[in-house]
Amino acid sequence: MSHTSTAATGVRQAQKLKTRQALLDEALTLLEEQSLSSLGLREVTRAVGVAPTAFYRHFRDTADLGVALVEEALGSLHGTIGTALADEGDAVVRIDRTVGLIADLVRTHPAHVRFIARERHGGVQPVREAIGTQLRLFAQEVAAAFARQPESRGWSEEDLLMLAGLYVDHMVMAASALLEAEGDGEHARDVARRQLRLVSLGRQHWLD
Amino acid sequence: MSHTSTAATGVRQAQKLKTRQALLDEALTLLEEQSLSSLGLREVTRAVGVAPTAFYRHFRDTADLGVALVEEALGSLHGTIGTALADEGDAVVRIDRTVGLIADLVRTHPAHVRFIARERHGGVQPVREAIGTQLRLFAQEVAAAFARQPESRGWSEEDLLMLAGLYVDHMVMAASALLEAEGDGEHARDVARRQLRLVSLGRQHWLD
DNA sequence: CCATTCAGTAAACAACCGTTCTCCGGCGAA
DNA sequence: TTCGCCGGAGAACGGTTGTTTACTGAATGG
Repeated sequence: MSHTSTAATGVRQAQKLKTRQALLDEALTLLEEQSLSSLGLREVTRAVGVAPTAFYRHFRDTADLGVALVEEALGSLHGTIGTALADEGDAVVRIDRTVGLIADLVRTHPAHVRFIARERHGGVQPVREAIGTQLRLFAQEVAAAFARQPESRGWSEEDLLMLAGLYVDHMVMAASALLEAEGDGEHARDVARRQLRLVSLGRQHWLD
Repeated sequence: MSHTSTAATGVRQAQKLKTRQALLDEALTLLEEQSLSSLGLREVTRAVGVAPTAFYRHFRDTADLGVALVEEALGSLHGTIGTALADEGDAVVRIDRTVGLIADLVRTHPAHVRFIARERHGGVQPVREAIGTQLRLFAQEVAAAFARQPESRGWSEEDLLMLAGLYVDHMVMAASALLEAEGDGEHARDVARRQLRLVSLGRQHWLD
């Protein structure tokens, strides 16, 4: 009874992953009120309730932890965007769906969103690069989704990437604006929708 | 010979302003490789070559210094944008002029640009708010400049602000992209131009 | 000329930091 | 059952941090 599918239970490894996750969680909480470059190793372990030296069993330093946080925040998001932009619905419906997706993300994972917006231009180089790589990958996915739409007939690949970059940038901007907005952020959502609609209009008349 | 115009020489106050400026300059240099929330008071005074306690003669803490840096970076920029967007030239010329203005700003004041992009969503609340206020003010100026253009006939004030926000956001984005770009950043400038051109196209067809 | 203001100095404070080294004790495999 | 592995604990290190208190000496204004 110890060969469920791929690997054994691993009581040892399970506990290790549990502490690692606790470190990531507490770090993310602490990062709501400061930047990564000022986050202390001891600060995190104290919040978890573990010895400072235990930190080294999981991460080299706080920058390394930051890179892991980037993957946690953006890694599990890759299919989602294509789904919102793909097939069914006209332009307006797709935009509403996209903004709704962003609003959901902000509501369910506010700390992750704040972390990405904050560290995208932050003071820790490896984390900046990790976020840049992930967002560039997102832009490529968005461009691929655009390429499958009939509105993109005649578009060069360069222009598609340019448009996708515009989209990704403003999705991050809209998410950050929704974070700062008090209340339900209805006005912020409305502004984001109109901005995307304006971009969509520009897209329709690009080939003139 | 001591009544030139408004105030006396002020050897005393002149020296004070000189050290204050040195503190701001060295802080800005140190902030190229870290965020404000990790910038230490002693770190700055050491770089200037002054006692740590002298810091308190000019700023309450590093956050206060950060707010002063915001004003230094964005305060002396208010007329410039309206000039680039105003009167003469068609849409394409205005866009080229705007991107050129951003490129000049990045070339002449790279540290200021980096600071604004980094701390806009950074971990220090008063600085975040100061940047937010300044950028909102910029958006209002841009909206006012747009309102003076014939293309804006029939636009609501809300929509003008929405468009101006889109512009300001992407000017910051373009500036940051130019910073990260190696070489002369010709590709980054080209992308910024095409993105603004697409937004401009959407603007022309907004009232349909 | 003399009293006052005040930018900058010097020393000391407790608190905190990242990192190293040594040790413990339970899990995992033979 | 035995033995090696390894996640975590504990203590100690040299160094840095923000802040306070008391002091100096030159520019200032009557």
